[in-house]
Amino acid sequence: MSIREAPEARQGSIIEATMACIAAYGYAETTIDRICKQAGISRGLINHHFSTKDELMAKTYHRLADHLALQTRRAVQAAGDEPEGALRALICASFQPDIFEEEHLAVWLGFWSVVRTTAAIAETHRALYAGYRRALTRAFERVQEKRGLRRDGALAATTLTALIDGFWLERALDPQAFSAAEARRAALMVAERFLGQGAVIQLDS
Amino acid sequence: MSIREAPEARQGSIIEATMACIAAYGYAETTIDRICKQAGISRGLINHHFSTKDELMAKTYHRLADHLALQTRRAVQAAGDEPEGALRALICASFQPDIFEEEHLAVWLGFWSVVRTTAAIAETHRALYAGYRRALTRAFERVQEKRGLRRDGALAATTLTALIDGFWLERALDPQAFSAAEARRAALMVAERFLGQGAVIQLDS
DNA sequence: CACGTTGTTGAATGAATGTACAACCCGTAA
DNA sequence: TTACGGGTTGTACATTCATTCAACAACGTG
Repeated sequence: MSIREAPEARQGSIIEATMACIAAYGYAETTIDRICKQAGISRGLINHHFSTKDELMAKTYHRLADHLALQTRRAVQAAGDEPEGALRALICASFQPDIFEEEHLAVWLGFWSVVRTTAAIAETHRALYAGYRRALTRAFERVQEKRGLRRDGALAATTLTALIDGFWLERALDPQAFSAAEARRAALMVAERFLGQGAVIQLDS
Repeated sequence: MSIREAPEARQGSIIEATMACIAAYGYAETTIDRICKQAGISRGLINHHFSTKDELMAKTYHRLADHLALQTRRAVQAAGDEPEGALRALICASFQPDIFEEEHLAVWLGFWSVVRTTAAIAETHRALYAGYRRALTRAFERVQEKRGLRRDGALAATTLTALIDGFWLERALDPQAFSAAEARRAALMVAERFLGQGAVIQLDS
């Protein structure tokens, strides 16, 4: 028998075990049994903390989304007020070591595969992406405004969102195809494309 | 009882039904029963044509990949010998109406979610992507060579592959976020970025 | 027409999965 | 020390799923 733990701690470790299973087996083959074995607990305990498997999955995805949103917000705050720095931070956050990592991205892939069919996950996903796209649009437009360029942040934000998710997807499917540094560099190059001709964002570091 | 059909025709309709189910329910919730109902046949028939569900899934993905490869090859051949036209065709093929369509892309998403865990699908996937990346790299380098630019087709190909898959993913998850024309335009803009400063690829049409 | 081949059916089978439940154990407060 | 709340366990149950199989029907061949 595993040692008694506080509910939040236990729920946290169950959620982590769920992510590990999705990364290892994919969403379709993630079962209650496997999650329990991964977490080192009995089958009954999981239904004591989560009334149903769907609820566990929804909360797991929610935590995943919260973690990304928090890390991104932190990176932007650390970058300061300058428009270029904010935009750069918003993009580079998606390529941080603890984010742009194979196992972690495999979890994202697993949840993407059920966004279309699971209402609770779809809602979390919609909220996350709407927030990111809004922030990215504003970041682009702040830079464009500062430089006297025509404002078209929407297409730029759509394109960068797609590119980042595309790199995430490719890395989950084939981790050796490219490095995090290459992907980040390419993303910044693409961002430049929407900000006129000159070298716009600091690429180094 | 459904009318007797030739094996190839029946197998084809079963594969189509499988795709329809993956698009509608996702990979995880695609069952033999649902496929049979979708195809209008009995449960036993499916195991007469495909010895196992995994085999059916593998052949379905194979057909999906073949269709894309064929459509892409056709588009490139129709474009002629000019380097710019070939590159443009190679990119735009992914945004053709019968390819860049929500239901179709939902099927891709379903299979992506099991590439990591299903050997047969992983192999088909690897072969398809290796071929596309090679063709894209060569197409970029042909244009770069023609213009006396430094050849760095690899990063360009990686980036465009990610961008295209990213647009596919986003469209499967949120079909109303952008149009096919916007995505194609953005992809061509990004391609330009790897081909020097001027307007390089014809954007119109 | 007769017969073998094969596409087709529907029920049966066994394994796997999610959930419910009764019992157990530990910490804590009275 | 006792009683209680709640974290923890393992089994049991009902359901769902993939696969098997015996029987049937349609088509082609002699």
